[in-house]
Amino acid sequence: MSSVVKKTEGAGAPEAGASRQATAERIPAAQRRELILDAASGVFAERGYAGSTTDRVAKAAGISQPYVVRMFGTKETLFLEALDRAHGKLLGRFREVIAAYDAGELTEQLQQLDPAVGSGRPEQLKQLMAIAYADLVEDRGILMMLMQAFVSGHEPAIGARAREGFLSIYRLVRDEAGLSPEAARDFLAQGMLMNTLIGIRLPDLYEQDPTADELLECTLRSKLPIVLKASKAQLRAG
Amino acid sequence: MSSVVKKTEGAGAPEAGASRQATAERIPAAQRRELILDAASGVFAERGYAGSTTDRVAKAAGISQPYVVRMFGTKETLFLEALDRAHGKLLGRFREVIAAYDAGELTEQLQQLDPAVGSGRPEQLKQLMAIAYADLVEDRGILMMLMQAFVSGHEPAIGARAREGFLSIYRLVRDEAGLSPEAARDFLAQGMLMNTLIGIRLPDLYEQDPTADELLECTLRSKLPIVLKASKAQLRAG
DNA sequence: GGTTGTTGTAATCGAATGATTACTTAAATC
DNA sequence: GATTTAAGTAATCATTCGATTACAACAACC
Repeated sequence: MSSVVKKTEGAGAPEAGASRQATAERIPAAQRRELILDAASGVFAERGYAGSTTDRVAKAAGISQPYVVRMFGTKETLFLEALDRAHGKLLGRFREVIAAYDAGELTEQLQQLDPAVGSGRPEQLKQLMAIAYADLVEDRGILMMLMQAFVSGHEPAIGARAREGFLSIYRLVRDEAGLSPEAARDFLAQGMLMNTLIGIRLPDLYEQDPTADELLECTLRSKLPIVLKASKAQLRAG
Repeated sequence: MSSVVKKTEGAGAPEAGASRQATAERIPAAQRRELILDAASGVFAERGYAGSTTDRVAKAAGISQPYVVRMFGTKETLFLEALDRAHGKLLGRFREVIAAYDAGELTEQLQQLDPAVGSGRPEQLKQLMAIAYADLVEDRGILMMLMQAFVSGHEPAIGARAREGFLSIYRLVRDEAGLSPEAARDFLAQGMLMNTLIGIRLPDLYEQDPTADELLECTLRSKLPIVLKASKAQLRAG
């Protein structure tokens, strides 16, 4: 009864120089999940929720579009999982910094800080977390993934998660790092400015526009080389 | 030859209680343009470029979708014009504040400032412009329109305009208001934080989450009532 | 060696969407 | 009052996209 149609694609050379094989290598679903989330983070970070397609994520992950959908159910849950992951990485990174500081493991980094920074724990942690934040630009998409969620407040599920995520970051900075509300606010504000500069790809104008140079140097300070390197890498990746 | 099909929709009651007439009132194209841009600002501000449809803009403007497209050519040019308008309104508002300050017309507002603010022109202008910035939340969509552009760096035309727009704001704050690069950076950072809080609709959680209350009060200060009022109005409008 | 579960794809479907075409109707002009 | 111009819509088209279905192939197990 069933129509027997064997695949037989190209009896001669099944794999003649094509970089992408017709069917992806078989790996456990749990691993594939992580690869898809990696790909989704990059795509969503760049194009936002509405601007991204499951097919683009699939292509970036090297698999077919139906597999992406079946693994996550809907595009929305895929976005939410990628968002949770970005959020978790950020919180995790901050907690690492705090733990390392409290364990006295950051003495050499402390000496590289601007001497104008006070010697109190909150002041020093604020600086150290700012550096850690800039480092996250390298891990493609974490910061922009959050940023994209921040402008998606109109999507009920995404908006709710974005609100809760933002508040949890504020709480960490205030309660675990011990910053005052005002210091925490200033810390977040600098972070949002950094996100914005990256969002508009201002690093692409570096050394082409004096105003851009000044703003970038003033905002990023010692973190500028890291960000510039990440931006150039992103340019090459297209 | 032509098939004669008269419109004749409902020979009895052509307009029986429907709030939207079948065909819009005829007004000059220049006026219609402004109405469409108003509608587009609201729609794009809420849903971003990719998440908005020309049909939604048309509905918000009370006309048909083809008219929107014919008036602006493409969705992209419509977005760019709405963006330019938002950008121009922001620059214009800042310049008004600066001009009024230099003309000595803001003495009563100056006395309401936090006494901790210095008495220099840059310090005072910084505060006054921050208040003006918060006022713009009322004019539905200006700030979020800009914010949406800031996360659309990957769209070539929009990204370019967003970069140029952001730099022109920075230049105004630095050159016309006279802020130092660091002060200008801090001013912009506070603005980006405000945008973010509005983007995630944090005001909707006011008096429902103590953390949200603290962050909102700490960030917005005297501007909080204005923002809360605007948010509630937006909630009602859906 | 057959059975069963897991990993993956091709084909396709229906809805949404930006854009186009052809038309209608009200107003201005001669 | 006929003609022309401006303002606006209905209908529709070609794509795109998220999701579904049905199937293929490899691996593990009995």
